[in-house]
Amino acid sequence: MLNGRTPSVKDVAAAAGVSLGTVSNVMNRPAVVSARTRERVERAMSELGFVRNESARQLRAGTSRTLAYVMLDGSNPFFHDVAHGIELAAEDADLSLFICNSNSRADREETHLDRLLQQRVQGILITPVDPEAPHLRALTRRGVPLVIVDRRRADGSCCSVAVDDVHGGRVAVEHLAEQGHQRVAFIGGPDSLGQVRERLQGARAVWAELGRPADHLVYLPTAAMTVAEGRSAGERLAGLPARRRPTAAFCANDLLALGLLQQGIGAGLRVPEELAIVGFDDIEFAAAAAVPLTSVRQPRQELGRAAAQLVLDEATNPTHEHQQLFFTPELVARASSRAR
Amino acid sequence: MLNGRTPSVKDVAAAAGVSLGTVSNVMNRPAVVSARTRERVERAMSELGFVRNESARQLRAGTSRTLAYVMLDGSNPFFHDVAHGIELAAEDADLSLFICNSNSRADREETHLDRLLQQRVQGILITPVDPEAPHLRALTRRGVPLVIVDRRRADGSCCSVAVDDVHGGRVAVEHLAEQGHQRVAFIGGPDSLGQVRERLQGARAVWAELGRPADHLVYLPTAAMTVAEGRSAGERLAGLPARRRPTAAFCANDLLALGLLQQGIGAGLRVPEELAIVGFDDIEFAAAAAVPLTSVRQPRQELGRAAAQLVLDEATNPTHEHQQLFFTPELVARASSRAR
DNA sequence: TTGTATGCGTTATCAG
DNA sequence: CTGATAACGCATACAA
Repeated sequence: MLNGRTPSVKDVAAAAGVSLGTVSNVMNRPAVVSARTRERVERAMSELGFVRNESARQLRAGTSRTLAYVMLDGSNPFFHDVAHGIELAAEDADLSLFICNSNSRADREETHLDRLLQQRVQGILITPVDPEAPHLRALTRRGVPLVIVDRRRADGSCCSVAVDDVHGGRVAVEHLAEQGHQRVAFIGGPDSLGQVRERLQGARAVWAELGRPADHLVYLPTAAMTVAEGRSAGERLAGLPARRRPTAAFCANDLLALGLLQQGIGAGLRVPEELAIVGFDDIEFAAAAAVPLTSVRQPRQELGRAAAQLVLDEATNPTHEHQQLFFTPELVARASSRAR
Repeated sequence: MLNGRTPSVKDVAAAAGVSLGTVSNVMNRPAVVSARTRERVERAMSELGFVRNESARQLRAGTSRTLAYVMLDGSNPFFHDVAHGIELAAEDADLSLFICNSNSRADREETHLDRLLQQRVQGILITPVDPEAPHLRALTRRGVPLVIVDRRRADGSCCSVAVDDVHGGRVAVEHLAEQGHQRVAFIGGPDSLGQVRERLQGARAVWAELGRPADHLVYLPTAAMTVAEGRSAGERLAGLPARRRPTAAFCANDLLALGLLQQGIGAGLRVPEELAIVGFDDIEFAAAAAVPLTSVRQPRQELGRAAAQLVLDEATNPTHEHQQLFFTPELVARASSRAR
């Protein structure tokens, strides 16, 4: 009767000598079925190797048991830590997590979102290429629970979870100033990224408050937030005339900082004596660098956890209201910037 | 008629003034429907914002459009690169990829596999905690297409894709010997990992062939393949009496090597002059290290791609036969080991 | 407490 | 080329 097919509730019912509805009850409302029957059904299930068909369940129940996270850059460990936080929350809610990677490409992002819509995921978490993209707004219009992670939308038209980047910029530069640096470089870009702008803004603000001359905070723009760009920024930094050359650099993320560190050490610079470095994110590799990297720590897992909770609220709570959550990042001082 | 519901084929059919079957044809066999009708249907779709319900499709078609990869350790970028390779292949086949992370825990792995079975994924790729685990063998028994990635099963009872670890061990140690090192440490563990054993085996074989005394190749076992364990191995290394202390270390993966590098530099050692280091995997951070890391390169994306192709073959080709694919890793020499 | 019947949205078959 | 209809496997309302 089962010729090669994977067993269905019907087969289980037949094997256990009960009706199909009873089998379903065993799975979904175990309290309502007698212990003896339940046991018989369960034995039949395991004997047949029954595995419930999630598609059928979902079609009938009208609700899926999966969340999705579309991450921006799979080569940056930061996003994997965020994803891990989401997964922990998903697990608690007994949900599966679909992880996609847009690789910073809007078209890939759109393709992924399309598929996720087809899967009827319960909610979507995303670190978008562009928080204002029309295909994102379309999601909200469709009523798909959506949370933007590590970015935000100016108009608050959906939930988001991020850190206070301005504050992050402040503490980084404040720390470098405290260490006695008179000239500091800010490395990051492209400045179409809100984060880059805000971190720079915080840096400049605190620099001004400390009464330092504005042109002693040098902005070295990069084309991306990668190790390679960090190296290239390091070369530009080295090319500056000695008297105007910053003795410290604040990088908009850790990959840049790692690249800068590598370039500097390769060029024979002593870190932090000749070049102090502060990164941002505090990915694991920051602490593992040859000279452990000072970094502005984002609560990576917490970010993910909180985002997942927001999306679940939006998915289940009819009185849900959009929230913009902010975490306050804090400086983790390590050898790459410590007292000279 | 649509009160809040997400539109179905039926709604599209009504809106376009055609029958439901025609709408289905537009999606699945566009050639069979007239251009005019097709256009009308497509307009109706986009006006209503129709998105096909994948659960229903799957239930009816009996076949899902997703693959899954269960990775061993989300904190090791190596596995993300493998995942990326899988995703590229999945994309080519117009499939979605479910990524899970067992975090080296057998129970998490089993939970994930369970869920994937419920989803009726087309095939499962996995870097397992234990390739021989019964819950894995159960998959094969159920007829679920399965490919083991970066590990293998001795009996060839399923497909696998890996590199020749013995060869990897050979080239690493051969390289260090060529650089003039008389004493070399092998760092890795636990030795329950087949990879660790095989890399060590290759190392020992070539060492013997070169006529070096066996006890000049020192095995420093670790409890895991992490940065922290690399650091701790470095401390043990430093603790050896100077005359017996190896001047070079071959680490069973790059995380260990990075930890060792950090510990060594922190302790004031010059790399490679006083301590040469070779890693394994060649993750991106290897090249980005302060002293760029020599490493035995695994074709990470290729591994993933090939695995995906195998699983697809098993899923679709009735005459499929299990294959054990082997890639030959090659040494990428960088500053951490270069001529002194 | 258990059984029966219905429908979820889609695809495929087959008769117009 | 189009349209009606029967599954797919499960969950639920309702009947027994």
